Amino acid sequence: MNSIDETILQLLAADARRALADIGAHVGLSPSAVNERIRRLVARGVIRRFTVEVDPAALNRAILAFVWATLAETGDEAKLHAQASQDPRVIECHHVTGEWRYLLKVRVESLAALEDFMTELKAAGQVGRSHAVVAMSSPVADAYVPPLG
Amino acid sequence: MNSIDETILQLLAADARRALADIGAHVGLSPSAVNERIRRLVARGVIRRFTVEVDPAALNRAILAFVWATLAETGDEAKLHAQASQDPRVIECHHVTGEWRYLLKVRVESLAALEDFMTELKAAGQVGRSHAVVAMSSPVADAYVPPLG
DNA sequence: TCTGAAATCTCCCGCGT
DNA sequence: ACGCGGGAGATTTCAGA
Repeated sequence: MNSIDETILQLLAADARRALADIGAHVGLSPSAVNERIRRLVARGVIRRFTVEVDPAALNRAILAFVWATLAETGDEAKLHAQASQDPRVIECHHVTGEWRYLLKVRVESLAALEDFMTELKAAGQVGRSHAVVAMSSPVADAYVPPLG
Repeated sequence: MNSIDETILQLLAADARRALADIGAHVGLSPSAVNERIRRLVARGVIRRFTVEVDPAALNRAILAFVWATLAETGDEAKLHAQASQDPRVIECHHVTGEWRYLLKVRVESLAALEDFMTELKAAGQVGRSHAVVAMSSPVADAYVPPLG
């Protein structure tokens, strides 16, 4: 894991379809050497997957919201985790420090859909109190590049 | 933007290196037709980019935190945006509704580094009050697939 | 959107450092 | 361990319809 690997990661993060020869020209290696490094990065789990970044608006997910939640008195953490991971509206679910136990990042079509989500969340019985914060704009949407710093 | 495109997006999101012929077999199209659809998805901005998902721990970014902040009395929104977008520790920055004006998603090496970040954030002068919440675990780390629902 | 050919790329192997 | 070069095989990409 040296600076060559970091440069390769940056180049792939910016455009994962770059040719090995092209990457090699940037880092001073042959295509096969670059290929071997990428293979090892995948094998070690440094690269989790090759993927595409999709515009949420194109998928009818224009509304981004963060939902704070506490576990209900009778709530089951495992059930909440299962519920969150199966709900396509839940992009992230974190168990956090502080007054609120959980923070969920959700993407929905509209504010009405957010209301439905909140209602369903409570109805499922694992969550106690909850509270949604809506993102109006996102100056930094997703800093994808792993910078050298 | 029909169900074929959605299937293509799902397949690419799960593995962006899948061969066009392989995708074609799933959606009932020839490789060149799949290629043409992907090209259009990119041209329309539905696919923002082809990228890799990197393990934060491998990059010395084991700590994930959410930082809530208000704008300082004398704070400048544009300056805060610029600061956030240039700081490699800031993964996301959202302008949100509610008591707190901003929500930042931050990745740092350690809790000490988080403390440094908070100090620097305030020292820059754009932020008034701020408050960090640390993620202890993430039952749903990143739901990458755009599901049909 | 398909077929088919051409250009390009990836991937694997042996060899050298 | 790491990298290089060659070549086979697969893949993308372009034409024409």
